[in-house]
Amino acid sequence: MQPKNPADIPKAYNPRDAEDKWYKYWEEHKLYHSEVDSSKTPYTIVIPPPNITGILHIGHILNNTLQDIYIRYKRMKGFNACWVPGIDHASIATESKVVALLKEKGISKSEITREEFLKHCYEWKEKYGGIIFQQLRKLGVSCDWQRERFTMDDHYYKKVIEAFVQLYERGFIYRGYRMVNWDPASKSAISDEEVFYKEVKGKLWYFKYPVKDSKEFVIVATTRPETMLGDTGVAVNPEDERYKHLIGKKIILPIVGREVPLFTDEYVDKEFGTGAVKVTPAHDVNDYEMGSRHKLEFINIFNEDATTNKNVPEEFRNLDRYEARKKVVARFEELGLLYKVEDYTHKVGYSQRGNVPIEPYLSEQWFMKMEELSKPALGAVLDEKIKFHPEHWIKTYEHWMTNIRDWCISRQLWWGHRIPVWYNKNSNEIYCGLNPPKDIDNWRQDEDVLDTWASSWLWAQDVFTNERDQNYYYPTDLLVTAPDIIFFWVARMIIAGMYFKKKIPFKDVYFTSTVRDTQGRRMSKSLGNSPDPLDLIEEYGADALRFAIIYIAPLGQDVIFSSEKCEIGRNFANKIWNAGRFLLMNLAYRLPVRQAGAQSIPLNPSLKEKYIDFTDRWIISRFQSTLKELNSAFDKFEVNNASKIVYSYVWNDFCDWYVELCKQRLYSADEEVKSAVLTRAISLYEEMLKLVHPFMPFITEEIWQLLYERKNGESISTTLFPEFNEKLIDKNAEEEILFVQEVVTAIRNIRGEMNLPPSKQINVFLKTDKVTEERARYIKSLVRINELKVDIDMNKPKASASAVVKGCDIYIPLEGLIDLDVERGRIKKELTRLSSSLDAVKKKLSNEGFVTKAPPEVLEREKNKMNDWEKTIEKLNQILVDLE
RNA sequence: GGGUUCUUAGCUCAGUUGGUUAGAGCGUCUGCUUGACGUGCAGAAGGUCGAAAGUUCGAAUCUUUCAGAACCCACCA
Repeated sequence: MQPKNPADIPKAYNPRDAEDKWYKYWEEHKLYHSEVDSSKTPYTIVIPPPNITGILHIGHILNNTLQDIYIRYKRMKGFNACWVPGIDHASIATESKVVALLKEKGISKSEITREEFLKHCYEWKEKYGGIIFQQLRKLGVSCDWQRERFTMDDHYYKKVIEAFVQLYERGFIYRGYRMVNWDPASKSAISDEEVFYKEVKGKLWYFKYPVKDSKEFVIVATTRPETMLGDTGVAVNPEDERYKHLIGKKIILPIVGREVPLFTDEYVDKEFGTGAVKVTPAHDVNDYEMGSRHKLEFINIFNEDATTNKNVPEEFRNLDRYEARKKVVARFEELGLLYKVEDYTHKVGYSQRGNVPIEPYLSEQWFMKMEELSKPALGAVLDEKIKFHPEHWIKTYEHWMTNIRDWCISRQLWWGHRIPVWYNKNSNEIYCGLNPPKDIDNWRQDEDVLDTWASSWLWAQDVFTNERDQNYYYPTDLLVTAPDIIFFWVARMIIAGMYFKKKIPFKDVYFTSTVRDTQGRRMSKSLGNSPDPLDLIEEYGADALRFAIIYIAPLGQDVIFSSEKCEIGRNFANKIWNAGRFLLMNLAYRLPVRQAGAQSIPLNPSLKEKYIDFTDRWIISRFQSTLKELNSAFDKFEVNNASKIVYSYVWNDFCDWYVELCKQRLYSADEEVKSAVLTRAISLYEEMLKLVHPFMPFITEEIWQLLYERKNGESISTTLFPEFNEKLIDKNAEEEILFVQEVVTAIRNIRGEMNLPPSKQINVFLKTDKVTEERARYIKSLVRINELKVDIDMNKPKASASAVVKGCDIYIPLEGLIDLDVERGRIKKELTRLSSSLDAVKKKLSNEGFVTKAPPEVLEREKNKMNDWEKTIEKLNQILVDLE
């Protein structure tokens, strides 16, 4: 890299110049490619694979920034960092998109063969599957692109099938005719987890069912009138006196004319509705249970698309379920059997993908027995072999795992991993295996594919395609994911890891926050409240976006995001940029001779030790404390806190104080001092950049490359993170600076409140023996004053403003400038504040209980406080008297 | 119905095992063309920590009750 002429460094950081350039550089030099290296400890993350239908949204930004921060941090800590990217075929989501696309072209899925359809799917994948990774590159993610995987890669496909075969052979997978959640849109079963419940304003219809051989009616209430066409019974509670005389009698089902029994079941709630329930065993989960208990007939009245089938009276056939509903209600009305209709709000299960109400539906499906499989997986989390962050998700996980039900893993779709089961055409024989049976002509393969999650549950283990890699990188270290897929994915990956590998799949799981808009609503496409991350990157820069979202995203809580929040990051980037710019502008050897003015200073590391003072020791000490806090925050997965630690060090310590303190010496006459100060400042700045780098990779790389001559292929991202060194913590220097800061702030405060602009020359007198000449020089340069006089024996000059800091009296003579009323007001205000504090501490110290029970150091501290304040109050009172 | 989380400055949030005068960012007000930065600098205002009771020498922090918000799970026809 050619060093840049500092005169050319723009006043504001321009992300567009830096970002694409450095990403290309990193990728070209394969800086983030990892190979097995037994001399290094691996640190592995597998990306939650985005759907091939997915495009980048704000949630991805949070999730991937977090992963990148950890992978960059660990890489710099000397680990063999490996972040495996990849993509999920997303069976049902992709299939429904492809079906829709084909429909636009006038092609119906039912008209084409399975092979043709899959061809369209692969075309889709080629076209759209890579987009999200191009977008993620904009964010600066340091993935190992040589390891990019896809859940339908040959290797991965085989592993998914192997897992099925193994579980089948060991009896964990079975086929059964069961009631499942049926999605009429995709005409497939879905798992319980893919159903979400929406509150719907509906009606409750009350129907009169005639009792056979009687003039009585039994009134039943229902939210789904059309299902009455499949009713095969009416149930009441055995304790219900109202119906006791009718038990055992038959009901004549209106419209249909079927005779169905009236029976009793504990399930029925006497209090709800009329206390009588129509029972449709084939179309309701609870009715299914009752139907089984009482051996009722199961009549399926729907086709796969939830239209009515041949099992209903002819005039009701081939109707959409809502059409059928209207017609049934109308008929009841005609028959005079509609008792009443009430408004009723209830929850209806919807399919996550199709967004249509699901239908409880009886069909032949494949299931996985979960109870036994889930036990080791629950143990791994309860024993903290796998740690959740935040921890409270353990309870949610435990609840699900202990109430786990069998998993419906078959889907009536084509896009995905086809179930490796063949049925003999000539017998009842079933074959399950990795390879098709040899006499394939005699066999017919199961048409179904596996639930997407029954493939991605192997992600953590099978993205590694050979033994050597797997043994080295697995178990992975960290999984960063959204809590809404804790059951879908996290739990099942743990189950798979514990079962197939006998090892946990990852050590830590970080559950990200939900990103919401300023009104607290979830970011969503349909609401249009989700800013496009690419626009944000364009406007503010990737670093700004990364930093901002981390800065506002506390562990375990929702994030309230809006575009303007990126200003935090942009301003921070600019601050870092300008601190670097300032240092570079002082650097001589980069400047052409004609521009090398009085401020140009050569670097000379050998002088650093010779010229070191308390300000240097202070910033070095602060850097070390920052480093310690930062490491600890990372260890605890408090990334948001980590960002604040870095932010405050850079802005408050380094820029606001250290750079300002350095100016005094940088503008001095001594060339050696200047050289020493700049050399140190630049080296501290470089170390600081490393702390920032995991959060803001682009800007830190850009400036790092400008600081010194760098070789081609060198990068800040592959340098070592600073090591914490306890010995460099310097409490004395910190106390000295604190004193200087307080004096400076007190003087500035007086200036502000007395309305004295910096252009107005003032003098400051300090009555103290605590201010050495060295300190005085710094104080003077920081408050821009004319003369600073220090003397323990001085008298307060007349007509001056005053303050007291740690026993040091500060006087600012303001003959002719001072408004004595304002000054008295200031002092009185300070006195009031201090007196109330003093009263509180005195009260504490006169409390017998406190004095005897409080720990000695607390007692000591309170006593010191009291003494300090008493002295200060005394001095301020004297000052007040002098002002009269 | 069961569970989880939250309630601290106008807004968004920190606040470790109870112990300095409860902090930060944004916003607000005042001043500033200070040889890095106005995407900046300096200063200031602003909070009875959701309510009540309790434990304690001491509570934003622990306990209980109550009020409110969000989310997850189950689910009544």
